[in-house]
Amino acid sequence: MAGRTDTKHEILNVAEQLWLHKGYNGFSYQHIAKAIGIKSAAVHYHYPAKQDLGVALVERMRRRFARWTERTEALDGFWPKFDAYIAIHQLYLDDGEGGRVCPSGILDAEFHTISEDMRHAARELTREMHRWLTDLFRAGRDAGEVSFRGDPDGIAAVAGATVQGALQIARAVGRGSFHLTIDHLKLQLRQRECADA
Amino acid sequence: MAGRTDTKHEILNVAEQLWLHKGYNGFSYQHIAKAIGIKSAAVHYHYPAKQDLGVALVERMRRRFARWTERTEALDGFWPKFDAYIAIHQLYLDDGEGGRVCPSGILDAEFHTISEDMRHAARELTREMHRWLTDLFRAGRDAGEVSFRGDPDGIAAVAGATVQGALQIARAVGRGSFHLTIDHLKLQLRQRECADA
DNA sequence: AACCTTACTTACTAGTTAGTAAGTGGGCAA
DNA sequence: TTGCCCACTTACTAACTAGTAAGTAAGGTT
Repeated sequence: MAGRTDTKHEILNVAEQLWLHKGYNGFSYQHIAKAIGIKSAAVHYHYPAKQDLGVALVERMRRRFARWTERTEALDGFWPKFDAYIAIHQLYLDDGEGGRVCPSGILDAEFHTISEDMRHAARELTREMHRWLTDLFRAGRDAGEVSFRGDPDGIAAVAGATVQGALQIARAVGRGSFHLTIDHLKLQLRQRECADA
Repeated sequence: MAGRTDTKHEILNVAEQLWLHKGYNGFSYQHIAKAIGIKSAAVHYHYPAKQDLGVALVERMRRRFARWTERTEALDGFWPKFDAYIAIHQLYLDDGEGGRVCPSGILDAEFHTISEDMRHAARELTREMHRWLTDLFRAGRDAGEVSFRGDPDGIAAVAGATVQGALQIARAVGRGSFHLTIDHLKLQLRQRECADA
């Protein structure tokens, strides 16, 4: 029966679905195997231990984000780039029944049940996203496209946390809440000539 | 051996610790039993099924939040109340090694693995917190203590999501990130007479 | 003194978990 | 054609999961 070429890739895809849907402790090798139509030992063949799979999952997310940042360099200005950042999260929201959650959200929630390897990758992913947002806000302010108080570093932390939190809360109370949150976040960041109140 | 009076209460306390630390799928009745020094069947005596325990956990959170809102009515003005809201989350952050996460965060992340009873309670908790924040922002704006664009409803969603997200992210990258985020959130909300840029 | 309830323990089930060891069949290289 | 490696399967283990049933000891009630 040897030789489906893409089993390893397929395992990663199914595992990612299950992971973002149910959490790391919410799925097993049997779930993956059944979904693909192989035996769970075959999953162990490609990823001997579950933490190997976990690390592979997070590392793929990092590579994906890195490629995404390269592609978005083509976009011009703060707002198109910021909207693109929102859009990748919206994809999670719209997926499947009930929606998935962003990888960082799941990783942080279950942080104490994952291996040190996974934690390290999770930390790096979080830092990379934060760095990207920080650079975006700095450039946006320099170009006069966005308005905020304090450091780019700090407002990037606010924006990142808001998007992550909004995505999770939307799971409980519905996706309308995500849009309400994002709209109001953007509203606060809009350039203001002279103030309200 | 009959008759420790507070076993049920003790189970709830230990379960809450484990829950916020490891997630709902990250602990078992055996973990609870071992921590207290009883047998896992004794846990089943008080909470027949795990979802009964789960619902009890969330309902207690709701009662706790309701009592908290009553107590904070005594505080005068937007900022003391808002700071009190931050403070309850800070408590989670400072707890134990690595910190816990707020209940909403865990519930949302594992939303698809919990029973409908738990989901209902989770939804209600989320709505209650959002309602409280909405009222706070409305009153704060009417009193001229806080400045934001859009609806109180929307800015409440932003603040709630930011705090929840920041708490989780702090798990991965350290608690300094929480303070940075909260400081900058507050900075945006501060009253402004005339604008920047 | 008899009995009932409460709060457990002991002992168990059936199913699932991650993980391993040994075997199997197809395809490719020498 | 022989032999080897890859990608699996079959068959298994040990530990753990939620959950149940039956027994037991203490304390209160009648």
